[in-house]
Amino acid sequence: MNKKVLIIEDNDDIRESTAEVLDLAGYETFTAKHGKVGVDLALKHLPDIILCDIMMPELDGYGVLYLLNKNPKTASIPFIFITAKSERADMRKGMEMGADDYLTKPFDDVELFKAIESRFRKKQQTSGFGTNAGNTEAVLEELRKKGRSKPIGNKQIIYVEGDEPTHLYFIIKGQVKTYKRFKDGRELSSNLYHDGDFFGYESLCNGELYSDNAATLIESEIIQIPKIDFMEYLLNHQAVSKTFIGLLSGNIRDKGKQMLQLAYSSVRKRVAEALLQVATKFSNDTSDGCTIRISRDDLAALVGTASETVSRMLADFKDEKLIDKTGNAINILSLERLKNIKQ
Amino acid sequence: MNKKVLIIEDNDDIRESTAEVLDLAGYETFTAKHGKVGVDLALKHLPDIILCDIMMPELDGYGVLYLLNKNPKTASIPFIFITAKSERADMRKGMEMGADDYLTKPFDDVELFKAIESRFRKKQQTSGFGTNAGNTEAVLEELRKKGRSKPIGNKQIIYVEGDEPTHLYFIIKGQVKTYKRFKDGRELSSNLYHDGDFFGYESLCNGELYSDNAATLIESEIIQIPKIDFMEYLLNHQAVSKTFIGLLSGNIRDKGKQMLQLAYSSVRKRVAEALLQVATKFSNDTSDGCTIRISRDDLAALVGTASETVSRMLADFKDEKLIDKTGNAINILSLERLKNIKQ
DNA sequence: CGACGTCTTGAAGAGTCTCAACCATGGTGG
DNA sequence: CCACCATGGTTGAGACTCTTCAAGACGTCG
Repeated sequence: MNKKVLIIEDNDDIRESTAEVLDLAGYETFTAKHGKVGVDLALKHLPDIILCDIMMPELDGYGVLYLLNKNPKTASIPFIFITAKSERADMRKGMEMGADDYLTKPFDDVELFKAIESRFRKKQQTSGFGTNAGNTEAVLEELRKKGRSKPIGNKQIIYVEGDEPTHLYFIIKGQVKTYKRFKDGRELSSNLYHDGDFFGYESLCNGELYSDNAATLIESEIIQIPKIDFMEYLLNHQAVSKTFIGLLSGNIRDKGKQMLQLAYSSVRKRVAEALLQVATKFSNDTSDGCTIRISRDDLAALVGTASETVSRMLADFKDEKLIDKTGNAINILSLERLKNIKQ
Repeated sequence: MNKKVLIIEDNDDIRESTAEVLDLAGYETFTAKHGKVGVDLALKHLPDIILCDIMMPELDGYGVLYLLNKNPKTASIPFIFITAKSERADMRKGMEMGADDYLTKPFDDVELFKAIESRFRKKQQTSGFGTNAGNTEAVLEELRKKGRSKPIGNKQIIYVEGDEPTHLYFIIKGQVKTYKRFKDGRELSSNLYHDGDFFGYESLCNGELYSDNAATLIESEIIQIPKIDFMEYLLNHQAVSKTFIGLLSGNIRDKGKQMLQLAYSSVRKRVAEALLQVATKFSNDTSDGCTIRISRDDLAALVGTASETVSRMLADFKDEKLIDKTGNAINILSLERLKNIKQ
């Protein structure tokens, strides 16, 4: 898609020849004879850059810049003055009003191209589009630096339903579950988080009170990032909004899958699924078999059932040689076969 | 919090006096004697603005700008050249390299302040923070204009699981459900949408194939917005990312609530809840009672149960004078009492 | 060693699903 | 105009899963 350039200039010769040169260079040009038309065209076409003379009838360049800056739709369009006014004071006034460049006439074509392209580069890099390949991690790291690291003991509650969210959390090392509590006290875990995960962003994102609880499952080290810093980064850094939009939508996807299982899968299948989930998130060894340590209550909360039922299922699985039990540790003998449990 | 200004200038007098003036004005200043130190300080302190001389030993101003632009952390910091080089060619070179302003020495303090403040204003407005009060609706409207409106018949499928997402959808008028299909064919509705709702954004947001299906419940009019336009708006417009982050997190919240109910509430309670949901989303009359038309299958999908069970529950509700039935229309007699169903 | 918390096992019962038959409605074609 | 069928909705009975309550086993820690 060609970049759109709006040229606002009262001198017919300069306007037409500039437009012609830019057309040749592959830009799509719009031209305006004076400020009023220029502002209209800017609003209508939302060009990618605006070149504007200062001395014009009807509405001068300063006025154009002022009006465009006032409107949020046009405020971020790069704005270059092209003018015969080469006095220092004029240039300062233009820049102080928020122009991005100030090109004095007469200028040659190369100067013009370079000025335009330089502003495009600039815009692209501040909006972050395109150049954020390895950038994301750097920005997230920066965000994490805004917070303070804190060791948190086993089974400590980090936040509870109804609290006002004040922080975003990032797990350096450890395990955290988020869960909801049913009227009668039964719990349902919606998510497990571990090293390298952010959590607690959902309530921050929609500005309401927490709708779930979070607690550690083992001793952990967690960074608390103040809400204000998170919000600033979320809205002003592409990399951050992209990351969290990804996290949010991934979260929805997981919940959708879990809901379908809750509705129609047998407890047997759901227990198997929960074991797999815990194994992939919390296990250290990665061969086909692996060992996990989790209380029956936590497992039951994950499955959405009574802990007795979990016990029975684990006993069944043990009989079928899918798992082994030593103490409260569960040793999965074959992830593969566990995955293939039907019903 | 005071704004941080980094001054890179080899002339001791100018550097110190500039720093002094800015200190007085309430800025926090850092000074560097030449380019190398300047780049280090910039990376270390991430100042809010950088003032930089051009002619310096060790590393000149152009070099500083080049290095800072290469690093994503510093690329978006406003950069002003302050220099004795007043030649047109020098100024052009500076601006073409991506400087934000070019102040020639000698300059007076007012010029300096104005230059700095102008760049702060500029930064603030491009990052869009603050000025987006009534803006959101306008930007969303603009986004909707990118798509084409289409009438869609009753019970038409809009997308299915596994499809490649190509559009964002917006309902002008109508009713749409999204649902997942269990292995054996049973369905579970995750969401109901109606006039004024966007849907289908979740899969676009995380760039994977659809994980659910969408179908109309009545004849509807729906705008299809191409993915490419949505992505552009999502990443480049504050208002749009804010809106969809809100939608995504609201969605998570709803699903969390629904999951808890699926896990621990009785079918009776869930049917009541589903009726309420349908009533609030699709009903036209708004008194305490209202009428809804929905098939038993759709209701069953919403509850996550068999349609026979729904029938039985509705019969119970009718006996208890909570609802009335005429054909397949359900007439809710008291939303209030339906809400208060326990267990 | 006993006390406590956690886990396991047992038996009874409630709740929900499945299968099947039946009813109401509305549209279709002879 | 009416018999016919298709569809969606309702009702019944039995089966099955899972929960609940209760008691016992295990392991850990003072």
